[in-house]
Amino acid sequence: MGSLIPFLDLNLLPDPTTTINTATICPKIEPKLEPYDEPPPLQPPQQTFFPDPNPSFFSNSQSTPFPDPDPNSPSQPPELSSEENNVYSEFYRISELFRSAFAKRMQRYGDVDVLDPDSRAIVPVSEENRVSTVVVARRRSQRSAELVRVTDLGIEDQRYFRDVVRRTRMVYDSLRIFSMMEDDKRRGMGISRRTRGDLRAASVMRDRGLWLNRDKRIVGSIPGVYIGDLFFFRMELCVIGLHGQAQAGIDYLPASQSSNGEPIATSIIVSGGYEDDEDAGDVIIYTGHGGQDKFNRQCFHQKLEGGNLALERSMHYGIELRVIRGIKYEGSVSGKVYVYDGLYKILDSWFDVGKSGFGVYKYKLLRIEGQPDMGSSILKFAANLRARPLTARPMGYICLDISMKKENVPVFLFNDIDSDHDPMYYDYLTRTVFPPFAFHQGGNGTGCDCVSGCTDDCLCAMKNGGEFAYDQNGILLRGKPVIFECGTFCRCPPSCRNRVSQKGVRNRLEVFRSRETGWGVRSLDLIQAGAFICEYAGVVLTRDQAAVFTMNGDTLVYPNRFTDRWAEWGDLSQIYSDYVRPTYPSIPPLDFAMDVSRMRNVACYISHSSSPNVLVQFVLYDHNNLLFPHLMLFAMENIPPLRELSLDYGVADEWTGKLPICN
DNA sequence: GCTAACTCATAATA
DNA sequence: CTATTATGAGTTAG
Repeated sequence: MGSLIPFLDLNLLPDPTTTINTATICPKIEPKLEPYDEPPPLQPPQQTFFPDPNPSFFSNSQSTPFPDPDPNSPSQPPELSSEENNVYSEFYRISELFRSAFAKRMQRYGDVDVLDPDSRAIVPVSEENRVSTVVVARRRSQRSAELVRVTDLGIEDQRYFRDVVRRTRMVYDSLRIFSMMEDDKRRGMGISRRTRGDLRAASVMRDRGLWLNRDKRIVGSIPGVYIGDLFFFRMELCVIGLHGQAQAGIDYLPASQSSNGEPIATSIIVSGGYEDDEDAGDVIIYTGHGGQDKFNRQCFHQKLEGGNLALERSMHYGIELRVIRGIKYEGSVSGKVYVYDGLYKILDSWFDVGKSGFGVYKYKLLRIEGQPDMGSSILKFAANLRARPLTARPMGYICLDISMKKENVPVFLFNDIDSDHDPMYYDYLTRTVFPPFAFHQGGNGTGCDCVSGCTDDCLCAMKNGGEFAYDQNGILLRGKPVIFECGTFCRCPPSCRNRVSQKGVRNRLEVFRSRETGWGVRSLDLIQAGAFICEYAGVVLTRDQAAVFTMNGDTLVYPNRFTDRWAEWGDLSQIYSDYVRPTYPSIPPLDFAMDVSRMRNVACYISHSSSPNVLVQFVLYDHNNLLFPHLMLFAMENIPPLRELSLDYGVADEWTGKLPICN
């Protein structure tokens, strides 16, 4: 069971500038009995911002706008330009600001009866607490001022939160895509501009209280969000609670809501919008916000307020910060991808003159050690790997295409653990082999006549219940019991949007040796949520044939054992109370097995997980026999390059190898 | 490359 | 003290 550590009071946090003992942290004060004349035990930080020239705060570079006083003529203040004068007066203003914040803190101090040192202890999360952390019932509720840190999540908790996050993101994506498709439909009827699906989806979800992590402000990592997770829209970060600011790069608990009157930063986005940022991965020189005009030019001095002050305070207290990077990415819907890169600490901050000659606040951030590799560096590494696999990883590649050019893209085989080459010794099968009689049953020959491309009311749309299963980009909109793609019996061109899975693998996949799972599969490309990955291919056996094979100890896969994860995809029951999961086109229980003992494809090496990132969707295209659908695999979330793919094979939690395969 | 249209959270004001 | 308004922080899609 995980824990929420309340940041009950920032006053309880170690102050790096004072000696810490319980007495100073938690003085017992009875304000009504004793006049409050003694100086409060907490001192203002030695490291004040200004105007004291503190070397750690003011850059020691020569570019500081504050020329050192000339030692030879100490009585002569240096000549200041009007610009420098402005900076000075700004500093005095901020100085006042901090002084008043500090005074407020001292005032509050008098109100505190007894600060219980035990209140810093780990508080177990009750079921009630856990739900309230994630699911916010109140509509349009404001963000909470309660600062907490979530620690010690057990496996069960992690899985729970992961599922909540994935479900939320799935709803977000569904709403976004449906919203855009609605606009496209209306576009023919005079509406020219599309409303922004990313904003619409967020707004609908906010109205229904589906935004996560609003009733607590989480410092540190967000439950259910892993390092390396990818997002295509800024609003999605808000919906998850990873970063609560629609536009600003610094998210923070404002001073007005903080327990000690000082603001605390919780997350930042490094998206390259500031010319003075220097991003070296583990170390970032981050520029505060402000000072820019509409065209992103620095044109006046930044102020030490809002997020900038919060970063400084976070540094002072040594509080960690979530870092999200916004990276240009071809092939993303928005041309950009946001990567969660983990937690950083702020080591230093100073005022500097930026490239355009205006004052900027700078913060030196260092990534906390012991975290998984950064998502952004994995993205870079994967790009190298795609371009020159043997240069990027000289050791470990056994085969550069186990499909022997049968797939559209090569399927790599990688093993840097032992000498096992097993996957090379199977014939590669790109598609499932059905028995000939499967093609002669089940209403063959029904296809559409859409020579110039399928329309929303064509026969094949009707076969799917009046709608196509994919959007224009080939993204699965909603899981169904079975999908009829256009196929052999249709007159539509190969470019028809209802032909997605039959076109085969588009991502460069890699079978790799893993200590945990034996063999596993990962992609060198980012796989967008809802995208087709590959077929689960094998040689189909009827029940009788399978019985014989089982006796021979051969390896069989039973398609009916896969969990109905398709039903989760596009499930909008949280939005519409009358939502029902699709039951059409219906499909009878599957009564066949697949032999993968001699011929198989890459899917066979995908590992099991009860919290998977890949789902099975049944699809028909080369025959209409409902008894023998193809098993097509689609991404259930944005899968970062090099992250292992996993399927819910539908057997109990414990790890027993490739689960649906029985010997 | 440019521009319209939009967002949230917080501070300030009524 | 609460409700409203103002401000400022960038992204997305055409």
